[in-house]
Amino acid sequence: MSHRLSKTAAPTRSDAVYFGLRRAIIEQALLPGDKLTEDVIGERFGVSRTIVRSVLARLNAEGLVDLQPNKGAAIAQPSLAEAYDIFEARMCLERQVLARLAEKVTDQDLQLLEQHVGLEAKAGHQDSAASIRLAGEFHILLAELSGNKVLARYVDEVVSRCSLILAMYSRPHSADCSINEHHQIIDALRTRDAARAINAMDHHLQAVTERALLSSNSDKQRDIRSILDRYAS
Amino acid sequence: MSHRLSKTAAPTRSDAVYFGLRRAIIEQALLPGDKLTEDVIGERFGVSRTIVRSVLARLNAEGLVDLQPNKGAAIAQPSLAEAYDIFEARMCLERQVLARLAEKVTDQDLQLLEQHVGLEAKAGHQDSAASIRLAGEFHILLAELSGNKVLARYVDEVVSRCSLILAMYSRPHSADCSINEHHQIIDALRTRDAARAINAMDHHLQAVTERALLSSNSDKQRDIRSILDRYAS
DNA sequence: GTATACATTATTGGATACAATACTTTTCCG
DNA sequence: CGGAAAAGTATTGTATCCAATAATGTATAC
Repeated sequence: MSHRLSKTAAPTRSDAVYFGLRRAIIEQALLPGDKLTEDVIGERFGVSRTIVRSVLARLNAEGLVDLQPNKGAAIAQPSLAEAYDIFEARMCLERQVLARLAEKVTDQDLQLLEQHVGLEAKAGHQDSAASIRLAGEFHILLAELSGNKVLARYVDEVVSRCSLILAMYSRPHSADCSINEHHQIIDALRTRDAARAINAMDHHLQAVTERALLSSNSDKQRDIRSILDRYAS
Repeated sequence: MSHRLSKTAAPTRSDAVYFGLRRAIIEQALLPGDKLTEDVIGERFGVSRTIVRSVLARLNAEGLVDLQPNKGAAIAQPSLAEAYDIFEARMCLERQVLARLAEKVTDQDLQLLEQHVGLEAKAGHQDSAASIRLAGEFHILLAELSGNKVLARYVDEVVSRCSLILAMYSRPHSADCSINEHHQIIDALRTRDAARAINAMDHHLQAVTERALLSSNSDKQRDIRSILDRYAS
């Protein structure tokens, strides 16, 4: 999926914490506003604060956590204005991805995409957490297949941040509609029809955006210890 | 200009090192391939390795430095393939910026842009370092005026990385042509003509891209100590 | 003279310790 | 009681220390 490690670099312990936290955020196990105390995370993942700090800085750079000096880290709470900015950037980036893919997509690529949507269908209603994650990863996979590493990284980022936005402003995720729309995008790519693919993507993202209706989350302090344990494997 | 600190957050010592190094890279005082030893940087900036490490990680995330485990950091040396990816993403992002700006640009914005090109003209041929930096900052300013923080951050990143690309593959920077082309973009925005602005930008970036002809830099180890001193203020 | 094995040095990775700051609770006075 | 000041606690910021790894230099065998 995303963030595959390069061939030479062995996965470091820092990566384990990074991917663990990231997944917890994207699957909405950790919610916007949750406080991320360095000691707590370090303890759960079995590493020192040094590692945790670097991971938090990394997540902060990606916009997933908010980092205030002397106050610590918390899962980011994107405002509606930020949400709009993110959606605009995402639209712009994903269009470019599709334009590029329509030119160079291979049968193998298409097969991979189909396979991924298969996974989404499988997760379906049962595993809500995986369902949310897979829906995002479909877009990340598209970006990676485009072959442009820079676009891929940016798409990865905006898609992740969209998880946050949905967690803040949207009702529970429904898997079915995404799958349908993802199929339409694949179909358009199969015929190398960039315009149709982009159109399908526009409608898809529009649908996602519209699902975002203001609904403030309770902001009482949650204990994230038990949650972290599930992601520290 | 870019990376303005939020109102509440005081500039930390980490920021000082970050902006110092960043400027040294963008002004091409530090060149692609230069080794960045933690001790050396820490000594010059008067901070411990802890700070330096976090800064190097940040610059790595932005693609300005290469960071290999157990081997240390060096100014990134983007390959031609990466250069192409960066230019493609940059084109895509800056088009969106102009599309947005053409709708909402104010007279005050235009004045600010004119003023900036004035600075570029002033730096002119005399201060080559500042000239390079200012040419990039024009684009960053455009992105900031668009009002979309996400786009602004991404533009900032790709523009910075373009400095690296030019350092690797291009002949010395000529200020004049940039200024001329920047004026054309402002003119198009003044008439709210998005299409013409985008066209001007396309030609501008095309010109920059074409100036990038392969020319390997000598890769003997340089002593960066004296260079760092100039940026540690 | 070249190449390989070994010793030495330089540099990074990470944990810990201490200082600085923010947060919480208690105490004291009106 | 209510609120301000103060003491205590929790958490972050940074320097330093030690271990692990890579880079370098040296000697020895062929």
